[in-house]
Amino acid sequence: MPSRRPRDPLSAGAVTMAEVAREAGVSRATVSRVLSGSAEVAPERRDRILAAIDALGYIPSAGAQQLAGGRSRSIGLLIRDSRNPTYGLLHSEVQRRADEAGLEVITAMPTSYRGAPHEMDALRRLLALRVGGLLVATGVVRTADLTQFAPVLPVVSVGRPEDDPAVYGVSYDETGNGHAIARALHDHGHRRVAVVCPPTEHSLAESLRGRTVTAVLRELGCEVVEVPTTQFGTAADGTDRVIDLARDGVVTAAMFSSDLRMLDFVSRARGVGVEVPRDLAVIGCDGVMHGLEYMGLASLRVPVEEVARRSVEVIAQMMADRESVGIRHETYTGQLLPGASLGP
Amino acid sequence: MPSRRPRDPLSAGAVTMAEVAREAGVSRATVSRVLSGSAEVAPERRDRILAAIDALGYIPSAGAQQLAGGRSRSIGLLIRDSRNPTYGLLHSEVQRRADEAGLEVITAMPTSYRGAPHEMDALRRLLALRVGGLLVATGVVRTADLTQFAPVLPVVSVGRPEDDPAVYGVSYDETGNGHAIARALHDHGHRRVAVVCPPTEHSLAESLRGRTVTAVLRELGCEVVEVPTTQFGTAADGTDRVIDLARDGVVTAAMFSSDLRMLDFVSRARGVGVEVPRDLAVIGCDGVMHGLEYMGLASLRVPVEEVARRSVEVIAQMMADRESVGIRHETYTGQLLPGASLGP
DNA sequence: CTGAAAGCGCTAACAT
DNA sequence: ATGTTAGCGCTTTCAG
Repeated sequence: MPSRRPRDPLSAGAVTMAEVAREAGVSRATVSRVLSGSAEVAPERRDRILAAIDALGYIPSAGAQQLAGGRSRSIGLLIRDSRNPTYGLLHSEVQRRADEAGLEVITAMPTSYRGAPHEMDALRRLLALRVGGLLVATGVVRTADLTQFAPVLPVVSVGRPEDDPAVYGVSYDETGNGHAIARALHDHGHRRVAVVCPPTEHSLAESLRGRTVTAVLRELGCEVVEVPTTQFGTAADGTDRVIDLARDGVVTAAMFSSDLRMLDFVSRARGVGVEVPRDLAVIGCDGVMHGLEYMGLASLRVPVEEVARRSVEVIAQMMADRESVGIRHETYTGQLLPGASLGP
Repeated sequence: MPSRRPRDPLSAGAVTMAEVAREAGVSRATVSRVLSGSAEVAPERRDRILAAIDALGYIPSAGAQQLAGGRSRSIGLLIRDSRNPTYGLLHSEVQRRADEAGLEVITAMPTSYRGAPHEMDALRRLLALRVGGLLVATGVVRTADLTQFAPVLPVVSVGRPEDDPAVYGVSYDETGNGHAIARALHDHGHRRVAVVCPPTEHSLAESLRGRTVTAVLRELGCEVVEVPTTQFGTAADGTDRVIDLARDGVVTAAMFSSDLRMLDFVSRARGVGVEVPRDLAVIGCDGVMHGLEYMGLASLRVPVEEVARRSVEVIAQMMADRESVGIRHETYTGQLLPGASLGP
């Protein structure tokens, strides 16, 4: 017979239900009942138990609860790096809505851009915690990698283009948004435009935006120069290219697939004497960053709050009754934020 | 004898180690050994087990592991609402450093400002998960409420003023930062300054910053008008007050305890014809928000990256060997970001 | 209304 | 090197 394993030094001090039960002079089952409210307990014992819990500072082990009980009230949120204010806001809003719905959120955040495998690791951690639902709000991991989990637990793709019939999607209307941006450029008289956006692998959403704007502008009879971009601050980010295009008069405006890119551009352009909108008109996308209006930078505000609200609503309903929810792909349209940067 | 409880519908489909063992034709212990690498396993069986894991899509239950094994490789991060870019960056940096150190991060985020009790709830969730260490990066929960956990697990107070002898602190040098801000104002010739900051209950750090700046300015012989602030966008946020002070020529400059407040002010001031720095010089604090330089707004960049790096380093060391780390309160000084908003 | 006891999925001795 | 087994802390029947 194995000897009693000594308490692990790290988890030592964690009060158990048994200790609470002893302190209150009842059985563990009764303590459990009080905590879960799953059955009536004599008021007098109830109070004694509650007092013991308080005195001992007892906090039930989520692991043991999950193991014994099964179902989980928590949703896993896989979200990108909150260095980007749009993700910061989304995170915050999801959290708020989940709180309101009485759901716990467990967040996993893959670091910056380290690729899809890294995101899958983060996802696995969430699944290891046996969350009851999954909100995926990163731009990189492919939906194909998610479908395998869809039969096991509710999955909602948040704020990213989604078309897989097995995964519910709540996202931005990139098409509508692209139209709005293209029209704004056209309305301001621009006929030759640079469109700066990253490749698909880097960000599904941004890439789709860029392609939509390009397509619509061309439909409207504009010339479009597509400028691929990768990392910020490197020679490959397209900034120099756009500056050249502006100087040479090849384009009169540039569209950036995110406000961060736009801001990065205007700062560096100013550094070399290229002023917005004097030498080049610009418009970005996201509309979340603070100070856009103050800077006079035009953008398109994506409906983060609405997407967050609806995502939590959907996952909550799925968790309550899986069958009651048919898979859909909802999109929400943003609103143009005009600005002096579009030109006269 | 209780009947076998049917599999819970929600956790159904979660493959167990027993199934993997059966599939591979070995015992559960062997599977466990392969996963943890705690002992040598014959290569041939190893491969069979790995194949089974892959085929079945097995993901170990973190709850069961924690329950059986005891110690945890995960740290709990209690962090404020990432709507504020400074917290967003901090979150992101902590995550990155933890990744590097091979630690998992479990994040709990109390919604916006809902007070200390709400933060304690979030904290309790982290403790329920039996995290091996705690990083507290919120501005509201009092340290007194943390000390009770300090004996049980390593706790580090991050980016918030700390003076409790039982809790390790890694934070910003609010005193040094306050001095730098005050000197910058003084150097630019300002002798009458408004200092806008919230009360202690709202944010320990901001309030301390404001008080330091006030004190130093007075030492330097300046007149200071303290303007208390509460929520953004309400009449009580101090904006109107500062506008009046500027119009009446009572002050020539204003210091804001955070860049968000500063930006909010300059936007609204411009709306009523008060321009920065023409009518009033301003300086903020945090220096993280994008576009500050472009807007010409002066600030003080707090060393978020350094604080994040060091916090993770400390908690990692504490988790490895509790005794090896003596409680200290470290502070890191920021760097002044000059800007046209300080005036000529 | 309450207690006893059987597991949940896993790890870590212990015995081969 | 591998199997056997005793719990980890909790929930949930099943009997009182």
